[in-house]
Amino acid sequence: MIVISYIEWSDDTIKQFRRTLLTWYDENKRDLPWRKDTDPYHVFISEIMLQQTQVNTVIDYYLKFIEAFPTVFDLAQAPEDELMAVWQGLGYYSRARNMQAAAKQIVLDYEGHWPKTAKELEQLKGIGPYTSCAIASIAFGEVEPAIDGNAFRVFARLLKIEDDIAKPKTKTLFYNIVKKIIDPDRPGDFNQAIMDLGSSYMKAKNPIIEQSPVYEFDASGQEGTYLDYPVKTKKKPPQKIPYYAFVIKTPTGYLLEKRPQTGILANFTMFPLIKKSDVEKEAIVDYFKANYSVELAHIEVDDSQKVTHTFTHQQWQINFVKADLVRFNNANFIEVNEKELYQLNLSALQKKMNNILA
DNA sequence: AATACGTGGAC
DNA sequence: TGTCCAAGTAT
Repeated sequence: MIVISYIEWSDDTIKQFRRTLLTWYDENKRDLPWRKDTDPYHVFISEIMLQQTQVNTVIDYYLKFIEAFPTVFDLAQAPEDELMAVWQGLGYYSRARNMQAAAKQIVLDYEGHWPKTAKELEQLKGIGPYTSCAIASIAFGEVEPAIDGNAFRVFARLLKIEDDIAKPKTKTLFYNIVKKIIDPDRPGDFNQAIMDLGSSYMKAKNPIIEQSPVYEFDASGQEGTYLDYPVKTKKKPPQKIPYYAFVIKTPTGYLLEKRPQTGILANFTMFPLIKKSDVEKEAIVDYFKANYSVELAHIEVDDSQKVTHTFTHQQWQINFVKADLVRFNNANFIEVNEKELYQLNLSALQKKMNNILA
């Protein structure tokens, strides 16, 4: 049996670590728009946006979002197209829908008053173990460690934790370890300090370990093995899938498809996309008529241009097919003119295709 | 437990 | 270009 072990700190070391970390944080914390106060709505919006998304990307979206929806009541009442207008381009679009569902829960179930514990917050849509602890600690001072990618990396390096962070079980181990280390007097600042540390001196690539304010506590740093941490099994590369995107001309513009309510790029209006493996070149007209009640003419497969769009788990390799619309009878398809094609709420992929055709 | 779910930046 | 990363959650 393999025994996986890690460095354990004495109570004294833990106290010194807290003091060192928070002293550094007080003098060097990043000036971010969501750090101007600890309003739970502000913390909530920023934490949802920051899921799997870099700080630099989030800043502009956050400012626009708070301007458009200043309170949880505004968000709860927002029309979906206005919500998506602000979110478009940020990715992971179910976050936006779940966020509004959570806002409705706050308004309807809690009369606008946020619950103050991680346990209650985790019951809200889109709020999981990390986000619930982040909001509870930052907005309400609950002593809960927020275990995100930064916390995994920072504590794996400091304590030489060998467990694979890709495994769900490992999150519990880190939670229990950090629960003993987190500062009970300043839990929100402690969590945010770990994140600032993890995105600067202890970032994943090109860290500056020797200059780190907590170098004296850094076991892997001192022995020069910090790049071995955290231990994480590799994900399999995205599956390559060839697609056709259909640029269907109508007398006044283009024919677009409203995508299904579930799955990738749900609800977005886009050029119809069909896997090449689902249709032979010669059978495209029949395919559209049989599956969509859309009649096409003047099919022209264009192999000269290719758009590649990589998602987390799929890479779409897209060629265009140009065609003219004869008629259609399908509520999931809509005609848009040239102007509307650029004004709709669009995914990054559709914008990429628009730019290539422009 | 394993997979679906976006995007843009860094090297 | 390929690969990995960035404040995860839902199923």
